[in-house]
Amino acid sequence: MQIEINFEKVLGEKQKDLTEKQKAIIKAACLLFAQKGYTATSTREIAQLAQVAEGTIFKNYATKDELFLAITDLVIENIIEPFFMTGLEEIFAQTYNSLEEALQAIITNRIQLMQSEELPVAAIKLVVQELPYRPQLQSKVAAMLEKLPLQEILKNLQEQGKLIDWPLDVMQKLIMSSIVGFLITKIVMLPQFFAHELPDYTQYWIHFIAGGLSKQGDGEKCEN
Amino acid sequence: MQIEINFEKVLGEKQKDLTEKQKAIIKAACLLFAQKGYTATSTREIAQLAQVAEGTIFKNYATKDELFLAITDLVIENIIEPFFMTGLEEIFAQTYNSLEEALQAIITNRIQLMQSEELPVAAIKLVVQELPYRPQLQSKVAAMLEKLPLQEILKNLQEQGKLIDWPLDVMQKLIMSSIVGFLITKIVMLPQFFAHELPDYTQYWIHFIAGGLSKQGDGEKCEN
DNA sequence: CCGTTAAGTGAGTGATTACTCACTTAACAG
DNA sequence: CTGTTAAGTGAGTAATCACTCACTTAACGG
Repeated sequence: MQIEINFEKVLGEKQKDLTEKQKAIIKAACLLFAQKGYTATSTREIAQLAQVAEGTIFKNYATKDELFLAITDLVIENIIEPFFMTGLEEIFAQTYNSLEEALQAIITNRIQLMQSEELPVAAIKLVVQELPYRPQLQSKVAAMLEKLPLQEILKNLQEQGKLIDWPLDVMQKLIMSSIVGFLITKIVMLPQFFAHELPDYTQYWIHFIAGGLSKQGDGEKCEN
Repeated sequence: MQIEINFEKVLGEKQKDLTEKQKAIIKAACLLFAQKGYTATSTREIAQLAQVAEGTIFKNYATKDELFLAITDLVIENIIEPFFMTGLEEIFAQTYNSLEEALQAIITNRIQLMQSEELPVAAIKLVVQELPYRPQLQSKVAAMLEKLPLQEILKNLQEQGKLIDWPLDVMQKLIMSSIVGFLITKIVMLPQFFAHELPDYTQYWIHFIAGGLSKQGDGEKCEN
């Protein structure tokens, strides 16, 4: 799992407001936080990698924590949220014949994004790795996932009778936790568990999420 | 997500070979590693919580890293592996009519385990949180997941025509990554995302994994 | 040419870090 | 009573940590 960064994307609109040294600090901090984690990277290391004096970091960020939080805000806003959101309206505008067709459109789009150098994997790593220790960060990410307009697509399919008759929020959580769990496991936790991954492995995965494995997956309701 | 520990289970068979102080060190280290992460917890803190001199730690472990690795070995062997393995033979011995029935048996069993105080959540957290920084730990966990005899159950079901005709290793990986991803997200990453979880939410989840959401999930093969 | 302001510098500071070592204590065999 | 061994101690150490501050540099308006 190589560490590469597409920084224009991480910085977003702030790109113009920052000096070259400020951008270098953010870039270096991103790389090191992703590689070694927050506590294990020192401000001295960041300064060295960015070719900047250590004091320069603290001219803009009062503490190391403030620097980290500034970076996570950038990553969530410019990387993670767009990753889930882009193209969702276009997909919503269309009418799909099945959940599988809809997910096919959504997920293959994202797989391509991941395989291209567009998506800064390090940026995602950096955020995910710190999630366990930062409830506020957890809330931010959870809120982002909950506001995705997936429910509207599901409702649409449900009204057409193409979808099982479960509560919309339950289905959204099932799908999102499945996708997020898969991504976290693959990118951050156990990359080599998916090392010998076929190109069409994702096809299996989409079908797995959309249609399940069971041959008699005939959509009977869930008894409880 | 409260932190509780069932220590007889973590220590396993080594319980007898260790003095009270040695056990206290492992217990304190577990709690602090889980709460704050490896780098953020100092040996001084561990000694204080264990009510032990700092030097006592280094009588048994040459370095802080050695202590951590000893603990992860204990957790993987005595907690994580049993979590996936226990009762799997009994389940394998029976013949299930569907994947859903098999998963129902396996997963409800584990949910009960999690809800009881039997499963030391902190022990799992401690390992998962360090996974991103330790490739060797990743390999250990991945190897453990791959050697699970899930494929035999799947083969059994496939021969009965109850299961879609995909490669066994692909299905094992799909199921395992789904379960592991779900657990990691729920326990370590985004606990509040699943905060208002119904008791029967797991029923939806089992059906989701086994049968999918699609009403026409009729088991057509995956084209690629 | 001067005055102001913002960006950047790097030696320095006190606190904290993982780890050491000379030492005490206690149990037990001969 | 003596000698040996293992368990445990805690003051001490060099290194590293996040952060500070007096300072330089450069750009720009009047």
